[in-house]
Amino acid sequence: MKTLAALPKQTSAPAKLISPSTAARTPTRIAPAVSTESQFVPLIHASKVVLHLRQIHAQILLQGFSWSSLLATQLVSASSLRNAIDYSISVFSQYHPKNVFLFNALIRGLVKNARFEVALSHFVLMLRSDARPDRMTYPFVLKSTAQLFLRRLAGELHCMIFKTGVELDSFVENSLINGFLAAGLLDKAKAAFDQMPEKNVVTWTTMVNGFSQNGDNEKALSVFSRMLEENVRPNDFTVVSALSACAKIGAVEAGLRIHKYIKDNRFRLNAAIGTALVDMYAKCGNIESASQVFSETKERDILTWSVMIWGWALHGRFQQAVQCSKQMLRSGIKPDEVVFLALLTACTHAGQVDLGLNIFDSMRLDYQIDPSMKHYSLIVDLLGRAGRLNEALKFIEEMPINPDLVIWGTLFCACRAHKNVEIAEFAVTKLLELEPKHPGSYVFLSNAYAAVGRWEDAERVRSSMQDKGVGKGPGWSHVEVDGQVHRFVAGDNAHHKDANEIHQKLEEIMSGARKQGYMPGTEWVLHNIEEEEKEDALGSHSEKLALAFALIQTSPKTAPIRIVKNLRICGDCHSLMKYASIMSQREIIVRDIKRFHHFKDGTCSCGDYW
DNA sequence: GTAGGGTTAG
Repeated sequence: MKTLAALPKQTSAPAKLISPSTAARTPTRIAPAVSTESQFVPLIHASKVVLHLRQIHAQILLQGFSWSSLLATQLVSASSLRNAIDYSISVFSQYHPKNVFLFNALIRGLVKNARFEVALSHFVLMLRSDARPDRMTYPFVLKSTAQLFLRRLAGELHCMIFKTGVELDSFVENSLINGFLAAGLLDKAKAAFDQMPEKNVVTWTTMVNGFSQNGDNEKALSVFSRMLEENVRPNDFTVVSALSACAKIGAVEAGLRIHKYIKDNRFRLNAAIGTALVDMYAKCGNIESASQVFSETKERDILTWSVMIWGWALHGRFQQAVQCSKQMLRSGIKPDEVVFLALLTACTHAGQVDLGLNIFDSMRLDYQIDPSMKHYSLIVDLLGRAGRLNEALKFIEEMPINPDLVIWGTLFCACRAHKNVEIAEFAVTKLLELEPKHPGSYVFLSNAYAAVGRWEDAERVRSSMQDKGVGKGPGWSHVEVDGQVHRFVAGDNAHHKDANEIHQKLEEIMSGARKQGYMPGTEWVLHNIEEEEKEDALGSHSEKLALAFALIQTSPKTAPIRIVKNLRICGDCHSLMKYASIMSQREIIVRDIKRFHHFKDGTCSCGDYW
């Protein structure tokens, strides 16, 4: 065994600026004898744990090598990759002067450890120092701005790169595009993309993903198609992004094509691709295919399980959701907070109150997961729907975090459904207290005012909502016909080329339904938050337009009609869909913001409980 | 003369 005594004598100037207290206490025998500083580099690379790095650090000092920026950089880099970012920062702060390598190593390490603000603050330090950022610096800085959605900074970095003449390589350019997309600067992203001479697979993937993140999933899918036309080979990242775009808008035909592409091109069904496929099928209403792909996916991580459990929950398949989570436990994966959200959602939709409460307790006691506001609001919903309002109130009062507007709103809706004026009024008072802090939740508040007869206040809230432009946005529905996604907006089909025909068809459906007992009207539902505006003629709700369009465009014996809606389906549309499923003898699948409704032979899979 | 890199799913 080599010891320090066997190592060569000091040959260079003593170490500077390292305090021994930061080095390990027993710096013996870690490394073989070395005679030059560069020989430490492979030792640093080979170190598996931070303790070894600390020992090497100490040995460098004891041997009296000049403490070079090379070694400092290597230590910063190696420790940041071994989850010891605080040690990286301490090494960084001890070495002077700091050059571009050292800054880059630290910024990279901070980004890898998701410390984006700190990364940016070190970038600012860098600008104030003598070290000039180079083409290695910008990708990480841009990643930080992207993660933090910093709009202005993305533009400023763009200018800085041009002003300082940093070499533009594909890494810098792709990062710039991603920075623009993350900041919502679609035009800038598109301009940068269009003028890029050599777009690689990452460039294309960034665009697909970026459009999808910005809610323009149709555009994301068209970019993906263009990429194939230009013979750029997608990689795993690309197909996952494209599948995610399909999932968001329920584009099952596009999703099927991508699945076929994956099979034809022999992509390995790894956890990422398997998960994306399961998610796509589940969110497109095809839960059986989701389940099929899930069983074919042998490599599963927690995301794979959680999208499957979510899928069952969304489709109201409570038993399978529970089954699936048990199977997950048996396979040795511990549930996280999202899995619990999925399970609690499944309980809520199935009216399984006591089981839901047990699951909630188990989450805290058996898995040490602190419930988030979302978990709490699911429990309030669970109790509230079942009419256990006093329990719900008690539960809220005992919550360890301050209940937000959603919590009180959920309680309020439950009270209204179960006609408990007393607790409803209490919930409204709480909503009022919270009003100034929640500019985004005016609809809720306005409903609350209306419910207690304060019409002027209701109107005031509604108009201030319009002034501030924080409206919930128009309700829309999608329906896919022959792989094309068609979007309908509530009360506005005038611009559609088939407007007359759609209107006629809708009339036909409604009069047919009336003969069978359909009563137009705002049927009572538990939650009418985010329903489309009542004052819109019911006949023009976007899902009805989509239904009429799909009935015109597709032949009777084909696949189910799948409609995706951005808000909750209203009671009237829900009722009409049931009649429409009888008259057309078609299966109609509606995905609203909360769950799936499978209408068949006059009934809905949600059992009218939603 | 110079160590180091960008995109994905609930």
